[in-house]
Amino acid sequence: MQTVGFGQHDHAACVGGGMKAAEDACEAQGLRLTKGRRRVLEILLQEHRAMGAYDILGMLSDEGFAAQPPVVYRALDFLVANGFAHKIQKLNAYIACAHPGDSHTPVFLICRECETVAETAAPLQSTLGEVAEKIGFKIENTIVEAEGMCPTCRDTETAV
Amino acid sequence: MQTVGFGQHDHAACVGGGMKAAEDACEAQGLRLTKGRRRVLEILLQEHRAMGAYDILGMLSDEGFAAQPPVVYRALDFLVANGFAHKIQKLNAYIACAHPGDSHTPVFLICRECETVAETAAPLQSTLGEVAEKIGFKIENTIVEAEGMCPTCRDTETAV
DNA sequence: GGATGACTTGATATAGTATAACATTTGCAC
DNA sequence: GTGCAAATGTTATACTATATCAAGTCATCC
Ligand SMILES: [Zn+2]
Ligand SMILES: [Zn+2]
Ligand SMILES: [Zn+2]
Ligand SMILES: [Zn+2]
Repeated sequence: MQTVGFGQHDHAACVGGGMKAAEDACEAQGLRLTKGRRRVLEILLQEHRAMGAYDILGMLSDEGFAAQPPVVYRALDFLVANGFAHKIQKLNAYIACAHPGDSHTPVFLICRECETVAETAAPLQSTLGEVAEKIGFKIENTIVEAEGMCPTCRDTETAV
Repeated sequence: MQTVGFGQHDHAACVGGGMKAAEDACEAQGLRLTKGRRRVLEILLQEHRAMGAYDILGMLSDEGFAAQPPVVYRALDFLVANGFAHKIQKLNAYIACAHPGDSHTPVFLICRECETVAETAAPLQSTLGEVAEKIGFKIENTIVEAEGMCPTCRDTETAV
């Protein structure tokens, strides 16, 4: 157990579970979880934080992986398109999905101090869809990113 | 009247109203709506669409305005910080606020086909805040961006 | 009026993020 | 094994944003 996100969790299980979920989903849908895609997902799960594409690129490069930007961006496109990872628009960064397998609209809580990101679920989707439908807009995908202060940084701040 | 966003509206009034709201707010809060800031806001209001920083830069340049990237980014930072414009993270673009004066959490409906953006209001903020508070996270600012199909593009698509 | 300090602008350079384009290879269906 | 679609390799380039430091503007205080 170690501290990741805003709390403790069994990180080994969280990495294993994420890989397993991706493998199963690919199997089921006839998708190919190729070497590069797999390695990028492993890195995202292992690090368990929002990472820039070039951060990932650096890690691949250190491992002797062929490492040009398109390699990483293609892998990320695949992972994001299939719900194994999400893009945090606010940070231009990518993070492994915390609820793989479930169909969901993720909500990200982003600490403005330390940039830690926690993924939670949207308690709103239906309402918003109705509002949009009234003006003829069909929502296909919703991004919710909330910026603020995480528990750790709040503690540190008040302590000062 | 002309078609902007997803519907008809009196665009002259909408430009005038936006400038007036900004002027009043600056007056009230002791902010300086300087020449460059004012011109960028005018452009955003006039165009009434999400624009990249370099699109704006190009227009300023055409007018003979001193035109280096920092000029535009500084103006945009000011406008966004004070609620006169918003950044659309999904598009790396900026748009004039459609509800200047009101304190609000904007919700953007972004057409994936034509990239038209409509600003509406969030019917959720309180709920989300409660969820976050339970895990100790203090939300300060929420970004909601919904991607989908606007009425116009839906019509076109079905017509084909 | 001149000194002070906060804020704003000018100008150059550079950092950071992402995609275009095209050749080549791989996996799979027939 | 032929043919096709998907994926990868590789090079180059486009797009977005910030760092830095010098110079100018504006209000305030003495
Ligand atoms: Zn973990
Ligand atoms: Zn997720
Ligand atoms: Zn607004
Ligand atoms: Zn559209």
